[in-house]
Amino acid sequence: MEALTIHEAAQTTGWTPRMLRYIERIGLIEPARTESGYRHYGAGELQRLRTLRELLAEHEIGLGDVAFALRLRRDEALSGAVGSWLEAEPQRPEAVSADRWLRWEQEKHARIIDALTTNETMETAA
Amino acid sequence: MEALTIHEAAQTTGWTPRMLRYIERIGLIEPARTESGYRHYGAGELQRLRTLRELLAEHEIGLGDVAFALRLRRDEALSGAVGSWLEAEPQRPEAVSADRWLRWEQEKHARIIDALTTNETMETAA
DNA sequence: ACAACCTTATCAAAGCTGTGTCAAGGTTGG
DNA sequence: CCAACCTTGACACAGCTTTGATAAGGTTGT
Repeated sequence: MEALTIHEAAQTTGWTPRMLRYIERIGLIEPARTESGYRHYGAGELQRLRTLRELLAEHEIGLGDVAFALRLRRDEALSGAVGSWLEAEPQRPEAVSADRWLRWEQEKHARIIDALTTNETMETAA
Repeated sequence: MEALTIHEAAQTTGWTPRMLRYIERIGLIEPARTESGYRHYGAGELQRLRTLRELLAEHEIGLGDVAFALRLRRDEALSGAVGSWLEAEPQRPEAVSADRWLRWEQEKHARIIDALTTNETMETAA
């Protein structure tokens, strides 16, 4: 037999049945179901449950963190938004002084107006 | 003078001074300091503080999530580990497990296995 | 020199996470 | 048909996160 019940799966992976349901609830591992609704954990899921424990232990992260990483991977808009926010991070605070940034902003403003008034054939791709 | 104190920065960004210190503590925005230790928020930091609020509001995420995303981005080993764990995810539960549990069921009843073995040429179209 | 800021550190309350346990009810195999 | 599983749902509790308030003390500008 290839698929284990939740108690058996718990036993062989070191989790509790309660936690297997929780892990499923947050979207990390969703086992197949029998017709009557029983969870069935296959070899792949058992492996992933074991590696999940290692992952958490070795990197001091929580289930919620992994769930968020999964969400990042699935939600393109989210990962884009977070990514581009983080992108603006490489802080060299000394390098760009505040008033220099202000000046650059004003220049940009001027350039935009210029571009708009002289050349209106632009493909605004969002 | 272009850089704002913590109270001024809080005022113009909609955070509280307390939260600006917290945001710094979790590594998201670390403003420059004066010689005597006062935080100084420049235009760039103010901008990032405002976009941070939008980011949280629009995607229903928390500061801790963004902090984790930052950690992912900085810790190559971590992002590798999480990534490869998630990589093994794309299960199409329907495809495999349905007939698998059926087979398991029938094994238990010691019944017509022939029907399955002769009829196992199923298209796993995904 | 004083008011009005800033700093760090600490206590506290509200809320979320991770986990156990129990209850009411469906499935299953002998 | 009964014991031993399974299901979902709820209550509960420790511990962590998020946020505020407050204290003790340094800096600053007028």
